[in-house]
Amino acid sequence: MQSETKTRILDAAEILLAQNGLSATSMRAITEAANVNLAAINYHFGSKEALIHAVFARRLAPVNERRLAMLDQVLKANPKRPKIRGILRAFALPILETAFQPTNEKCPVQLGALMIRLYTEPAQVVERSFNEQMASTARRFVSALHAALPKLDNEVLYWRTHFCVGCLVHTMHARPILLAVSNGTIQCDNAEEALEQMLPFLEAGLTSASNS
Amino acid sequence: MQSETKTRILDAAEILLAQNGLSATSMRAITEAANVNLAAINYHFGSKEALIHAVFARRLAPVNERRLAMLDQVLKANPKRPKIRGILRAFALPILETAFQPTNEKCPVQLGALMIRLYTEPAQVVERSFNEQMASTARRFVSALHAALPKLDNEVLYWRTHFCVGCLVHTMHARPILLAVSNGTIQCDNAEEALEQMLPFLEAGLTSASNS
DNA sequence: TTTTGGTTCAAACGTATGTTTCATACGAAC
DNA sequence: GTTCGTATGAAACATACGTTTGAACCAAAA
Repeated sequence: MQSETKTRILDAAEILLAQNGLSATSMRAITEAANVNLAAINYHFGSKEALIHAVFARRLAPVNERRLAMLDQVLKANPKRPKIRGILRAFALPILETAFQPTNEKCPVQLGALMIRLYTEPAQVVERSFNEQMASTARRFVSALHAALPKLDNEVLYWRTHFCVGCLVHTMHARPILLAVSNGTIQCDNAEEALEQMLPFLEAGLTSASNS
Repeated sequence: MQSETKTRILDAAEILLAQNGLSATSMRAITEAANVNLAAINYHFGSKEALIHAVFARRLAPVNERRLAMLDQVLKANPKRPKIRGILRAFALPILETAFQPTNEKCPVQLGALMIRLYTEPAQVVERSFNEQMASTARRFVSALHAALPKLDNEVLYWRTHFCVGCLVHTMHARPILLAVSNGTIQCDNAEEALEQMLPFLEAGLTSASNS
């Protein structure tokens, strides 16, 4: 059975890591927020690094499971020429939903911020987390896109996949940015709304002529 | 006259901040790399925070100047209906060029990594740097896009601008990612090449029908 | 009741951080 | 040659960090 202390630490760490970044979040701050003794992190996880790894793993694992399940559906529907929109949706929806879902009732932190850390913090911890969690998933999605866009040059496909990921990552913290830029007129509070804006944009980009 | 010590500190800090992030870079590491006394940072800049601010300002200021100059050219050519491609190019090229240009000969660090820090590190330092440097520039580009895409809904325009920024930010550290994902087959070492891939993608996304 | 194994706790470990101090060195102005 | 403001230097400042320690706790097993 998962000890309650352990999940309390994970919950608190997740919020603080998302808010302040990896190296700027101290173990003392985490244990204080979790109402747990300082030594509990080293006792339950071994080190701060291992805790960070656990925080990411706990969130990314179910996301990638859902992604692959949705991708399977899309591939089953059209094995020869899967629908681009479906592939994009399978990749984006599961993680966008976690990004737009508040971590808990009293703290409106978006999990998107946590994923951004994973994507940009230079620590080796993060690289390891990312590789373990994402590598195989990414590979399957790229090959699905390849099947959906057979006439696209390989290099062009890589670039455009890269652009799609950029849009997605950036959209994971879209809410605060759009709210600020639009002077409060745009309030997006669910993943479907963001998807509705993003998918036509990405599909048009993916299918555009490359020499224009 | 700008003291030589000051620029040596800025050069060293820029590299280390890009490599390790803000809070993970110590003043001792910076002063050591710059061959300067530890107290020099507080003497010349006042604090570590002020130094970080100066590092970003030194790089972003000329970029935004170039951006606005290029945008003026585009608007002058077609005042009523400026070309989308030109607007995107004016926004992306100046910063992509700094991102793909090695900081100096003996350290191949990409400045893109530094900008990523600015975009994602949660410190107030970064927010202040960003707001001071970017706010007015961003506003001018959004209104230019509005003129170029008059029939686009305001909310949709904000979303799509957001996606474009996401692509751009993500492309600023495209080189290492693409190299890894493509197993070394894609080596992009100049901004023009990245632009050639990105601009058709973004323009297609911007002009796509929003309800499809 | 005693013993055990897992858990929590306060305290200290050694190290690293940003900042400050004060003495020294340098060069131009008088 | 002396003076003065700027710049550098070595050392110490107080604080914060991640980790370790060893005693205390406590339910379940013996």
